[in-house]
Amino acid sequence: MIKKMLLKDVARLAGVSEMTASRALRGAPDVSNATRAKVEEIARAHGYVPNRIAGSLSSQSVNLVAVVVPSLNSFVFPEVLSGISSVLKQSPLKPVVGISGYEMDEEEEVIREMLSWRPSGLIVAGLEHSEATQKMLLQADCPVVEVMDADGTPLRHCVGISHLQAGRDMAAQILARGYRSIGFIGTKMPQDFRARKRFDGFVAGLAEQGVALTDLEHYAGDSAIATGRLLTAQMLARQPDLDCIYYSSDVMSVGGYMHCLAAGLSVPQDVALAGFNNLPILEGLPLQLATTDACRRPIGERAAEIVLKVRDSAADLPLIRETLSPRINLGQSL
Amino acid sequence: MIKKMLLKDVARLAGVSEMTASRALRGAPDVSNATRAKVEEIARAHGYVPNRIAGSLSSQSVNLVAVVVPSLNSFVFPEVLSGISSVLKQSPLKPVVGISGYEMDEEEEVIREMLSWRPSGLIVAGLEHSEATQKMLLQADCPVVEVMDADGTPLRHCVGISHLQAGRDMAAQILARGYRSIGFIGTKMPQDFRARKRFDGFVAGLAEQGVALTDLEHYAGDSAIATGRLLTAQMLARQPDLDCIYYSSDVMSVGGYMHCLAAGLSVPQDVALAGFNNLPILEGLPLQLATTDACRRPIGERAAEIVLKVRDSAADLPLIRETLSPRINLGQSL
DNA sequence: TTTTGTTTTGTTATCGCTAACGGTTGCGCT
DNA sequence: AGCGCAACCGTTAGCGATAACAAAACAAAA
Repeated sequence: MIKKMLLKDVARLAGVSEMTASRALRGAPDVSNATRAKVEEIARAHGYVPNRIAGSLSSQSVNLVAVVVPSLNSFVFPEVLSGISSVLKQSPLKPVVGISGYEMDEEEEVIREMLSWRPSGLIVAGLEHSEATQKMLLQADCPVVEVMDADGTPLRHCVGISHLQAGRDMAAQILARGYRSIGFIGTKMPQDFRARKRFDGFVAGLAEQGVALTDLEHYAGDSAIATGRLLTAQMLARQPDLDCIYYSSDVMSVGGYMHCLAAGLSVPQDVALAGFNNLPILEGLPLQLATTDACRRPIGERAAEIVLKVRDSAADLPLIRETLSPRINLGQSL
Repeated sequence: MIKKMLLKDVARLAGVSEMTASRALRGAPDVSNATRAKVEEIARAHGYVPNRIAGSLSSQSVNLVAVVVPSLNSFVFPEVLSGISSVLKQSPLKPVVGISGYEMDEEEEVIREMLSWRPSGLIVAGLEHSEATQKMLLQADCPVVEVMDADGTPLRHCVGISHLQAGRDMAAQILARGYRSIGFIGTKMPQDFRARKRFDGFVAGLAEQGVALTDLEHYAGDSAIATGRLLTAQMLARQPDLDCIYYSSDVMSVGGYMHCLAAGLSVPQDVALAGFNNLPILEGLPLQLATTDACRRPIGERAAEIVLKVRDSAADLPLIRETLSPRINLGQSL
């Protein structure tokens, strides 16, 4: 293998024109079966890999959908991803993932990079973006779907849930069960807007019934079981009378539960726990922890469907805005 | 915004040639500060997003590194990813992830797709590939690094650990602690070659000391705590005398531990447990479970370093093959 | 002023592939 | 034979940027 095989090499070896070879390899019509077979045979034999850069430049179309999420470590976005993939599989489009790291500047850079490849669609988590990003999303000449969140003003299409409402609903459930000395443990706010909204909704929900948070703890960095366990231990040490803790993530509530197991506290008798997301790690625990299902997979699926639909329709479709309803799973910890 | 802004539009508005505008925007030298400022200003004002497809075709270079992993759900690959990202951040290269789903055919397709974008490097998990894939990897005119595994013959560069040895080492540890009635719970073999190697190494390690597996269970699909719990329950029901279980993944061993917690079994007195990977979910549990650290982050870092190094050096470097040594963490469960 | 050297800017020719359209062939029909 | 229609296949002209080279502008040296 001296030099990279080009389409013209394949064409020459097959004794046809470049154009015919191109058509044959793309499965385009107007090629006889004999010719197609010959071209394919030669391409395969020589390990020809088409240059999609050239192809896309020429055809002005890219079979990629950009997906920008804050992180892959959290267990939550892979599931959105898998919803997206499963829907795109019915089309020639493929998802490409970019990581924003919960940073607006990073997000801006990643989105600029993604858009510079002229994808067929862009799916981005969240409604909060830098000004430059907003401009890019508005000007992008491909379908853009903001996902996960419905509290705010989407720039284009949107599929998500109301985190404000999710927090409020969980507050209602907790109050309804008689808990009154309530703590909250969540991510460092400026970074994760959706966690902040849940927090705000939660506090508002408590306030509506005249209850205030007894204690509050924020942490930086990724959510981790160990962090949840540690912060829970600390909070319970500070506030021995606490009867319930709401966490911004299931990963954290599992950590809290681990503390309880280790400290011999019974849940929910000694302390009630509730998390958010309905992550797979909740399944299999000795006790089913309360959580809110964040509709991750459906959100991914809908977003992908919107991309496909908007792309296929010539006319400008009206903007699609969908708010899914998260379901609370009370489990056995409340 | 009627039509997509092109470089020539920016150039026209700035009163310079396309070439100068191109240079200015890329930060290339040979542009006066005044001109550069003007071009940048206009580009920003109009939200110009360069077309990297055209740029890459012309410059014959793509600032992307393809990373192909079996799954993102497993908690193990995100960490490899993050090792890769952290190293690439010092360069203009960016990682792009493709998912092979533990399927060789899918992997072939994903790699073909990736290579068709002519990336600056390709990092792929595992040493086992379809014939067509092998051919592609050998012919690819960019650095190729196979990662995670060192048992076998790499096609090009390689950074990994010996899973065979890891299994063998864990067997030695388990035997050294006096366990003799040992079970194994692992993924469906044909899919996950590394899990199979650990299994083979484990069985061989036991055999060396005249011990045979007492029981064995395979499951299909993703590893999950719930699955680990269920299979553990079943296995212990079948084999009440079992004194130790080795799992192909920490996710599963955590499930096993959850069963023990729920069933009131004490670990390791009633049954000892050991997993693999040293995943973050192990941290924070009431009991530290035995595991083997799979060096995920270092592997990602080294792979990225190799890509950078090989790319920068004009000459053909000799192939780099590195076998990292996984460290067993005995924890408190053996 | 002329010359030389250094910046800065412009021109031309691709990069590898495909859209659009034009041409050829073969066949059935009148 | 002559015509029309399909089915194939080839030619031409880009896609939007950049490499490589050429030219112009400007400054310093002679």
